[in-house]
Amino acid sequence: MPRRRSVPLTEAELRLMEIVWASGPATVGQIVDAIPERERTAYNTVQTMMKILERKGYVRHRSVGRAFVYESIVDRDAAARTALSQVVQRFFGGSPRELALNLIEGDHLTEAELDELQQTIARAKEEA
Amino acid sequence: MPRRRSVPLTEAELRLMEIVWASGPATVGQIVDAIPERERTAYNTVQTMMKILERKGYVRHRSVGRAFVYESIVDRDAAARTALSQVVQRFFGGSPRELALNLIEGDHLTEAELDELQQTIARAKEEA
DNA sequence: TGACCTCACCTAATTCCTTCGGTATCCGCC
DNA sequence: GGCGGATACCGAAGGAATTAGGTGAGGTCA
Repeated sequence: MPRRRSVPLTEAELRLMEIVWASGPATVGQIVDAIPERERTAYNTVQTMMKILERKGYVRHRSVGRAFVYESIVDRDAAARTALSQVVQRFFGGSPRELALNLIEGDHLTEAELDELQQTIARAKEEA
Repeated sequence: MPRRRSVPLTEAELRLMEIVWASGPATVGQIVDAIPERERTAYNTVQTMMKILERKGYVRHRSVGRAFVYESIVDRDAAARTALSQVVQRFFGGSPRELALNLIEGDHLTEAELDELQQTIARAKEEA
């Protein structure tokens, strides 16, 4: 039996999305140019990936002259939310609270950051 | 060129790990029995997956009689941390603080949960 | 002893991911 | 008009993920 198509972004897909998010609508050529030289892959590779990203619903394209201009239709925040809720679902029983507690108790944050969080929480409560 | 072997747990792999985490050391037969009936796969499928999990370093096995008893060598918390830090790395610039802020400001939490977090933070600060 | 069960091993089928090469087309320029 | 560069399209190679069938060894028990 086949495996399901992965909705979340894979590593290589994310690298390209970061470029599109940062630079706005871009042709394949422009995207290739924007890839740091050490990790640059062939034009055709990027072309294929962009086609996959389109199939997955992350970008769309329109023709401008002879080239395709690819444009993000899922913004970075939304992708981050999706990835995060995956982890919450998978490891924290679907409860963002569990994750937040883990984050705070897990020694991931400095005292200054904890202060900042307290202020943020206070603000969030006012808005509620 | 090939893709790298994925260190993180895939969906199907996680389902099996959850069983091993919950039940402790178990044979393939015991693991199969522990899978809820709706999502149960063939014995051989589970066997293959356990072999992969072993190759990935999540479990090890020892022979007991004729059977292999598989045992987790990465506990659930560690796997959660790995998955979470992946997301932090990928989407929150490597900063757990960014994630925490997003979580609080993103309307994911109820007022009661915010209260609870504040108390937890206060406690965390005392311990620091 | 022979039917049957459990188990490990090997192999395969299907799909996806990542990477490109080959090819045809279109454009501008000599 | 022919050449070179940029582009899109087609297809494929090689590995990973997921599912499972076939086979044979070992044990149980009537």
